[in-house]
Amino acid sequence: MSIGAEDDGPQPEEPWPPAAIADRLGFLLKHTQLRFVELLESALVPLEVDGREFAVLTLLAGEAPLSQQQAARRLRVDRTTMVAFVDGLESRGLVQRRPDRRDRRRNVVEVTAAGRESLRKAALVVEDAERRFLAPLGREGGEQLRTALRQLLSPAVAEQSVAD
Amino acid sequence: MSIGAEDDGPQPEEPWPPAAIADRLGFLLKHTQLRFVELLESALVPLEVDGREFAVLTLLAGEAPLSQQQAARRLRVDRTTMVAFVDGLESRGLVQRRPDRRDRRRNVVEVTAAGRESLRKAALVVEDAERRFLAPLGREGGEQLRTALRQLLSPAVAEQSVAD
DNA sequence: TATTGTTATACTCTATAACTATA
DNA sequence: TATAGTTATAGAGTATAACAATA
Repeated sequence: MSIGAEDDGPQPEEPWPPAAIADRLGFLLKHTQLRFVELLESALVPLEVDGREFAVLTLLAGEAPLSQQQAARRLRVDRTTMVAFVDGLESRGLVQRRPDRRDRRRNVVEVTAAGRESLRKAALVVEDAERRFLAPLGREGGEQLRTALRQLLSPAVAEQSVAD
Repeated sequence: MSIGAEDDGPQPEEPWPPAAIADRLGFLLKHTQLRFVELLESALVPLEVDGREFAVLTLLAGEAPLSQQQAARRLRVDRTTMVAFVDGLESRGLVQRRPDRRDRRRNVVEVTAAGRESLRKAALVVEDAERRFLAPLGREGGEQLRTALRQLLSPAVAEQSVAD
């Protein structure tokens, strides 16, 4: 623990975020996302679902019945990934596969009563985590951030950015 | 491609982002980050470095000489990950390991002249990518977003959030 | 011939454990 | 005894390829 014969002087204290990259958008987005996920997952530990499962449940409960691939496309995950999500949720009785009568290749995935109850509880935890995370920005700042991110994600923007 | 005997009616067009989760902060942060990384990496393809190497070079060039572990801690990556980064950059002559005279366990990692030149070119590409990505928010909106993200990442906030 | 769900497989990124040389 | 760098290894998370059932 002691310092050698030649002292380096006071340590520069490892500033964080490092000044040289603290303004790079990639760095800011990556670490903001990482930090929020940590906060969210630790808040969800006592519950039955994690953050990604919460998103799946929210999507499946919120719209007209969806097939696995429809859900996968809307969450921007691979269909093989969706198989694993539905496997996990179904094994805990939170969703149920039902063959689509009109197209028997498809499974319609329905959220069960237990699933809706888990979702309801998780939503409270998620909303609280978001509130705490955004608190430093004030109420207005938090909403501005959400609006800005939604703008960046809107499809029109996507086409335009890629097209350039 | 044709539709079966029983028509489902007009497809609901797979709205994106899906309304049910379009306001969830985790979803917004994740997909904004993903989309920016895609834009950035495709812009960096013609260059000698990718986005993560750009961050390493920027950090190493911007501050007093750093050891591998100091760099790793500041970028929040594992020291074993930093070994791989330095291996890759050194094999292309962009950085150079030099044993620290005062503590011979350490490698000081120096950016070479070639590394600084690659960094200079990459910085132009990165800044242009950021500008294009943030364009939909206007000049002021882009700066507001950066400021908000910086606020969420500042250490004081971290302690406070975790402590709650 | 194309699509849905599925499985097996591979690849990337990151983290853990153990080793060496230095302190 | 502890730390810096390294290697080998294992674990997420995700994507690709191939297959059966259905359209």
